[in-house]
Amino acid sequence: MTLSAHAQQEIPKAYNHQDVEGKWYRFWEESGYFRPVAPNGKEPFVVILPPPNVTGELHLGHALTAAIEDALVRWHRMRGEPTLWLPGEDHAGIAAQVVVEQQIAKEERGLTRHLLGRDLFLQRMWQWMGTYRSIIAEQHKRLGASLDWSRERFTLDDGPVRAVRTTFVRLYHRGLIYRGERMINWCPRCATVLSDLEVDHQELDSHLWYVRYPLEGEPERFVTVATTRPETILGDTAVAAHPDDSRYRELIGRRVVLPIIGRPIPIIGDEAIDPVFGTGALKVTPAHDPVDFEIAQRHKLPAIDTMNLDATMNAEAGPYEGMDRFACRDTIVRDLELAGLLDHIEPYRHAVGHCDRCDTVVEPRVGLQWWVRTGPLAEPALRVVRDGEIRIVPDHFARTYEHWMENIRDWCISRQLWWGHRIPVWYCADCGRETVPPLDDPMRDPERCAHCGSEHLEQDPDVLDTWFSSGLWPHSTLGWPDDTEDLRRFYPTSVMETGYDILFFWVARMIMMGLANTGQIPFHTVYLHGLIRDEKGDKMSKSRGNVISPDELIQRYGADALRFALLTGNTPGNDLRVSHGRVEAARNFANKLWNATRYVLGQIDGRVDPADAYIPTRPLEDRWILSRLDRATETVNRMLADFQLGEAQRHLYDFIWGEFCDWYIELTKVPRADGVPSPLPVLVATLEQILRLLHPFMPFLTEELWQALRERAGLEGEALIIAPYPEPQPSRRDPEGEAALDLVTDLIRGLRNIRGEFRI
RNA sequence: GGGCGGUUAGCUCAGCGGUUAGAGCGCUGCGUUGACAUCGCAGAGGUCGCUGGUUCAAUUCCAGCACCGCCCACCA
Repeated sequence: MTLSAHAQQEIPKAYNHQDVEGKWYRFWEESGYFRPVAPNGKEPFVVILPPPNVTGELHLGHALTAAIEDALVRWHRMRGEPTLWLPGEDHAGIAAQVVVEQQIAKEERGLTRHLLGRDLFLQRMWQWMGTYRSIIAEQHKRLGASLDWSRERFTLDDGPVRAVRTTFVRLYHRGLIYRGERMINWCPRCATVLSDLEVDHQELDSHLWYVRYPLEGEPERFVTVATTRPETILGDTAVAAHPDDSRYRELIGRRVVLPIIGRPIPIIGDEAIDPVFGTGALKVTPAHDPVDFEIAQRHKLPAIDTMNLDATMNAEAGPYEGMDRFACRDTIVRDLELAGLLDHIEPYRHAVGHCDRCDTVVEPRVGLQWWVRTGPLAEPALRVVRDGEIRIVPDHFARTYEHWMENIRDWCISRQLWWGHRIPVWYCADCGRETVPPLDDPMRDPERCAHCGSEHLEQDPDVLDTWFSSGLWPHSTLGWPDDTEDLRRFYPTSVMETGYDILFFWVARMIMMGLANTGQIPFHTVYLHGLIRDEKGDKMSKSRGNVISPDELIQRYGADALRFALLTGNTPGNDLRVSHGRVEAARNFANKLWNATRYVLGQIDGRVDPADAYIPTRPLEDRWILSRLDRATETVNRMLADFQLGEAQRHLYDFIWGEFCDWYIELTKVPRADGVPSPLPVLVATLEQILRLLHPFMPFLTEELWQALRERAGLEGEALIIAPYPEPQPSRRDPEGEAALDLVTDLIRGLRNIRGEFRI
């Protein structure tokens, strides 16, 4: 008989649970709701689910997160610890806004958010968000995630909004948030600034153009510069060389004439110039290059912005006004050549920044934006990891973390978007200065300018980087800035489990912000899992068309099979290839256990007391399986304590299939002599314990089988989800028995071998 | 330019200072009497990337090298 559709696919019925205070709780179906068990003296085990973006449905990465976290949570819950696994969703600023912008453009050709207006557009965003929020919750329930849905949070809920406002106001008044004009990463397509982390550097084959700048007053003499961006010539305000460079020393202080537009610009000396690169002379474009911007600051050079926000050339570009930056590049190169000012061209490969959201080439430009001063926040965040107060699994990521934290740069947090936390800053129409709400009441919108008293205030139109609110997640979800019972009881949390790809984006920020706001670490352990790939090792993506959805796999093989497959052979920090074959193997294992249970159920004829398994007169095979069971119990607990979920699973798999099914069940079929006790209590005791051991990994199947076994054999307990997790008991260990039976199995295998060879 | 990871059976991956190095899939042969063909039994298949070093003992620890991959990075 094969596994029923029921066990494979359906969500089991709800179960009731009475806690030690006598309160009843329901969980699974209907609400998917499970509250922490009442206090029993044990430390709470707390996991905050990384909130999925409300941009779409869950993918296999989310399923992996759920499988790992649910296994940990169930294990701790069964050990009698009060557990909290808190769900939530992220508004996902730019990612979500882009999706909805595309949506409205599709519905009505050419409709943009600007045509719709801020309020109407945000209404659409909330609509979208509501839809996906419930889809995401539904998918988690289908995966068997035992989350506490009564505590579900969304990053734009009132609580998190208050946490964000409070954090911004406090950091502002501490001088750790400031507005400044600096070099920024601008995405011309998304029309917003990006943080350094959101820029993806890609190596591209390009050219190095060598351009001659005639000396002022000596049109026959040139300074030749090498550039990868000829279109920025229009914004040059100097040419620089190393002050010790003998080729240029005598020219410093003189001027060259900018080709095409004929503007004279100075030749300056600056230590930052590498004499061996190119010609040793650098064109300085302060408005469109980070290095040039710094040089310009040192030499008080003007910055000329030659581009519009959509990366077309502006009026400063003279004849090129209105041209796209890349079209302008081609045109300028041709014009330089015609003017005889193009010395030569070399092929050149270099890294160019791209928007990690839309892959557009990022334009470095000067902009007035809001920043977090990260230095003072990074120092304690570095210390807690170095001191081991926060453990990172696998530990080699601690070094990656430290390296990043040591070289951290200020974090640009303003975004020119509408979907997100609005920046709580008001500008005065009269004096032009900024007003931020007071420390003692961060939620109050200021009515008058803090500097001149004017009532003509306008709030900053921008919103905050999504990761700003994500960085507060472990404490904002528990009620901070209020001093709540949840915060006291569940913070710091136990484990933050997420993908290594967001170590800097998210984990690092949570540690900095958690320490800054609460003075405490946000979690004790960081568990980083790898990325999901397809069977060829490629990243799954819609454009590649190689995406396998969790729903599809659940439908076909069952949620337990998917969960088991995701943890099999997976170790922290390593990527995982997922294929149908992998899930099929897990499904076969589920089926094996289903059938073994069916056999045991068939042997039961009335009440069975599992305690009878441990009477002293047991024959060898009984003592063997009980000893092996205890060994497996010890191993699985040890592996789980060390976050080796895949290994724990593998030991269970080997024990269940290779020892319980292949050997023990078969041995019990051999008729026993008179006076030898029946194997039935051993079968029941072993199976019952197997189900408990496996429950964190395969919750649906084990619960269903356990309920059937309980009913048939008249066992104690109400539901497996709250049954005690097995602990090893040295008294059950029987090394001599194990060794003796190993001899027997070797003998049998030898006989079968001989029989096979002689075809008996 | 820095940093990190990988290299183990045909494929995908576990593992490990100490008996004959494992799993899944694939492969070969046999098998339909009531747990299970989504299965059973038997089996083939690996000089654990290369070169040194530490050790009684190295696939495992250390160093160097070679490929492969990833992350970080303001040489135009």
